[in-house]
Amino acid sequence: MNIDDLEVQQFLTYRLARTHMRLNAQAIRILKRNAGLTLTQWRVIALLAGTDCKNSSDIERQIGMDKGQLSRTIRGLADAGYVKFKTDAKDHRKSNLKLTAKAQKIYDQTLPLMRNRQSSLLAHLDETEIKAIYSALEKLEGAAQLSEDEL
Amino acid sequence: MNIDDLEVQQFLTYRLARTHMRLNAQAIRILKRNAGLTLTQWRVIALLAGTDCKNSSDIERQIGMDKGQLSRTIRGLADAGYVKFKTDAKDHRKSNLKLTAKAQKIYDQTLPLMRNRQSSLLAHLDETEIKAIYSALEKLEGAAQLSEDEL
DNA sequence: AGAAAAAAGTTGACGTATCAACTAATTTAA
DNA sequence: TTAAATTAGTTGATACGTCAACTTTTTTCT
Repeated sequence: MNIDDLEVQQFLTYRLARTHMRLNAQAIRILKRNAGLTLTQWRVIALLAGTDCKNSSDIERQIGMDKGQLSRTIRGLADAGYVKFKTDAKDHRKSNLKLTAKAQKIYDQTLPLMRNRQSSLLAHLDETEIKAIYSALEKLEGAAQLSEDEL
Repeated sequence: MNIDDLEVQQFLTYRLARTHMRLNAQAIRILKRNAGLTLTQWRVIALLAGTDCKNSSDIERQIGMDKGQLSRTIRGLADAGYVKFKTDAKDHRKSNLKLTAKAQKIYDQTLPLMRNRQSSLLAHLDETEIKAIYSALEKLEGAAQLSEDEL
């Protein structure tokens, strides 16, 4: 492989970024139109509905989302009437979260849409591409973690 | 391809996001420490220094970056003394961009660092993986642009 | 030539994401 | 048991990315 080719590399990492963003944009579009939710809002609702996550820290651990963003997202959901929270009786630092009926309903409505989207995305890739992209991502990720001194 | 496997898909987009994030984080770290530049600033400087891009639209075409963000990035670079621009004599819509000596110097200093990083990243991938990842990204990006009704 | 379309850039609004500083509550360990 | 460390959550700053509306200039088309 021609590692002198700056263009190729720039293009690859930028393309990676752009593909990621476009996938996000598509999800955002669907959610906005069908549910009036942002992607992060939907993610949080999905985690509260579909996993045993009970509070902010559970979610943080589950998907590695930033605490700060999580805090703001949850406040937004509460303001919009999707989530109620009350302080945990045993641990006063924790806030137990609960989806409202409104949130459950909208989740049940949008879940099929999101599932369809995901199937549709994957249907475009063949076996070879799947394997190669996994392998490539893994290697890139590994290399990305090298410290500057190791480069 | 097994499109019933939702987990795989989730994992793929998640991995895509994470790899992207890690690659960015690494580049940002290097640039911040060594040049005091943001990633987008460096990208623009690199394109002006290393390609025949002359103005905002050239850059936009080259890497598909958003016009708005580009405009702000260039203003930032100009304010920081990295770029000068003057209106094209023949086409008054265009602004011809020129790197200052300061920008050239910092570019020359950081290019080797970025090249090393890039070599280190790409050295892990073989021809097949490169091709597959491009192909997969292209298809995913294409699928991401489908309207909701087409899903 | 004159109207309509397209291109270059700017700006505003919003969403996404990270980092860091901070308060308050709980756990740990001396 | 009290001091130190950890954990839960909030808030502010900054970067990054998209979309859309807008102005100005140039091109295209009739």
